Amino acid sequence: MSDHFDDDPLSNAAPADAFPTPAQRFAYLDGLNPSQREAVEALDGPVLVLAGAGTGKTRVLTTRLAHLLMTRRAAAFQILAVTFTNKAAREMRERVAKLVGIEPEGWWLGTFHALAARILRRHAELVGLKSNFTILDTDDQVRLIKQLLEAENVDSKKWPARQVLGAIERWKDRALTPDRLNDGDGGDVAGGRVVAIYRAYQDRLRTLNACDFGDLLLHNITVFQKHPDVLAEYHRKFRYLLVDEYQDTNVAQYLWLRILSQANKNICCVGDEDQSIYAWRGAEIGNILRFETDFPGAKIVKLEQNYRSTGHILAAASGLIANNQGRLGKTLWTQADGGEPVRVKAVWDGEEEARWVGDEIETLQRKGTSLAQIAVLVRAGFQTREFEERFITLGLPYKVLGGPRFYERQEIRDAMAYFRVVNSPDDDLAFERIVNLPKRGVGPAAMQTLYTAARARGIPLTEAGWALTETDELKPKLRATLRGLLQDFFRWRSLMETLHHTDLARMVLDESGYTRMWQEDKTPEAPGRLENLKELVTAMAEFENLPGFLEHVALVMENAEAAGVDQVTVMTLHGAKGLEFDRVFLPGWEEGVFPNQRALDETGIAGLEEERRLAYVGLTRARKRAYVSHAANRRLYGNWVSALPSRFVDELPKDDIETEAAPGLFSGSGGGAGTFRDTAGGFGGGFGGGGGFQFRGSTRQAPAPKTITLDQGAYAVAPRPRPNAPFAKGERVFHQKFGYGTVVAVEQDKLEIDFEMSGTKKVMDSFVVAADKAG
DNA sequence: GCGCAATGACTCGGT
DNA sequence: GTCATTGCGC
Repeated sequence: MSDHFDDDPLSNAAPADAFPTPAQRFAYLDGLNPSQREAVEALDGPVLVLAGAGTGKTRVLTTRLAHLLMTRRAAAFQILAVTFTNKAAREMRERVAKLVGIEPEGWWLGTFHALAARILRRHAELVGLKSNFTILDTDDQVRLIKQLLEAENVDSKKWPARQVLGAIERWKDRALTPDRLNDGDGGDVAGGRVVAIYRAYQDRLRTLNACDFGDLLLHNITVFQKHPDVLAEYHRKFRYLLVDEYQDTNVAQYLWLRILSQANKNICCVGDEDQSIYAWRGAEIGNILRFETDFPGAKIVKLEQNYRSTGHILAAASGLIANNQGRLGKTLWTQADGGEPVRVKAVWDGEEEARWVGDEIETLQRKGTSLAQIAVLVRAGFQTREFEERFITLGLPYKVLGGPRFYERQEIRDAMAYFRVVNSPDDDLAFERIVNLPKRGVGPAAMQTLYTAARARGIPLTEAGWALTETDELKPKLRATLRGLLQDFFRWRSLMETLHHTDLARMVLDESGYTRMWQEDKTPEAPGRLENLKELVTAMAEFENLPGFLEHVALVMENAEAAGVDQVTVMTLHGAKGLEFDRVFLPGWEEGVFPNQRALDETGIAGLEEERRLAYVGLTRARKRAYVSHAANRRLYGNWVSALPSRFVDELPKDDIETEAAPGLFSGSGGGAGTFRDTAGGFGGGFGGGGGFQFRGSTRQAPAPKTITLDQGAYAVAPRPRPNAPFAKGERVFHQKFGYGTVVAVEQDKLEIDFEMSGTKKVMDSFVVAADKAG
């Protein structure tokens, strides 16, 4: 890691003035439209680029960066370029490198958190941390809060740690440190003691030499505010700031940007208020709406020419979003044709909806559309299920994005905890996690003794552990175990200098007994976990050393994407932001589902507008066609519920949609809304104030009129009992439709099988038999 | 210290 | 309906 900025050769040197070259010289400017070009060339002073969906935002961002470099307005290390996700940062890095021809060295391009961490490591002592501080993951945070709740005697049933943590994080988003709060703030969360818990939490973090994600930003701000000399250093350094997705910034991020830009004022923010969908996570749409006030003299550039979608899609999306109040207002237009109108389909229930989507996709596939160009975008995670099941019966290759992530898996977190203790014996949270994993007989009682000893003297747990091996507070056997473990850690730590970190990692996992624990585990997941551990060690090889790897994992918790396979993408609308597909299916457009009832209940109009922006994001993902659907009946949490079409359906301009209803159903829009009810004679009255939902008596099955399809033969009607499963990875199996194949992955009752004749598919295990039992 | 039953929750989720 | 977490009993 060569980012000490003292290494930057020209940190304080003035860059050569932009040489007066005819603009034509910069070939990368050629393909830009006038407003894009304006956004690229407005280099000085505050600039807000309002980039509508599909208007070439990334291109503008990357070209602007390239332009700064090529005109010598700034060297790479004098530009601060901020994104929200690592993916966005990577993309920007690659595209600029392409434009400029080389990978610019020593530049500061990354996520808010990565950049803030980099800065904080240099000044940690100014906020009472050491420069090797740990960055906590969510798991650590929750465990810490749990401990504090217990200490405060808060009913953990009534106030789950997650919720308390949520409250604290929202405060941090708004840059509200405990000293800026009053004891009464936070209402009755945690029995009215949230602020006290927050304070205790911050104290614990400091003694643990740790910080959470919010702290990275807040500590930066504190450093800047209290140490003008440090701030001046960064003011000299960063001549130009560039910010992506500005509509998603929270107050802390805004303050951070404002402080850093206040000397040079060269800050360019790119965003789209119509795509602000993260208020629940602390984003302040007000930041972008207020830009001109916050940064006086700001230049505003609107990018309004859309290069992605057809006229109908754009018109439908624009008509919808026009119902929102808080907007700066952009008018997207396109040179493309109208294309096909948005399809709006009314169906009887969720099952039929999934069947319809599946059929449409198969039709598209037959006509030559690549499955990779098709997406199903749902409001909430649980909605993916019906589609998965349908696609599995159809044998349609698909992937669900947004599942549990690699670094969030239990075994990976455990292994990481071992590495963390090796790297820093003071990491109590990591130590706690693995002292008794595998079981070593160090139970709660022993831990209590450890805690007491540690707290009494204000020392880390490992140190307290050493002390306890000298006394007889613990039983001899326990004492020996503890000493053994601590000696192991000491030995591993001493090998950090000499042994390659991947070898060390392997050694730690083996010698600690952690690997053996899973080898001896008989549950079906165990082999997969061992596999993951191997993958983890392999992944470490790419990093210079152990600390480098730990930093990476703390800041880059992402999923690897399986590329190159032709499959349908199923994911949430939130996950789809920034992506595009030829064909986009938008199911579940029903009151209560979308807009989501809870969003409506909890945040009223603001919530509704955010839901509408989400719908806007969904529609604008489509290049060629969007398919909206809504069901009259839906099974939610085990109950059948009848639903009204989403108000968003009615907000789509009639000229840009094509409405169709399944046989037996009235058309979805216009007079349709009321007619969905009572088809099966249930009582249609509202229930429990729940928006669009009405519970239908005690029906346990879907109300009657539905078409039974026979295309799945006996399977659909009579699912077989679970056979001799579980199947193991590598096992050879037989499937009625797809023939012989090898199991490549097992996920509960779903198998991923590489079929000899028909490629890799996901299949329910009940459809498969072991190859030797087939025929 | 482990395993099962009862009990809730149940929108979105990066760093 | 399903998952996860908790608490109790062996």
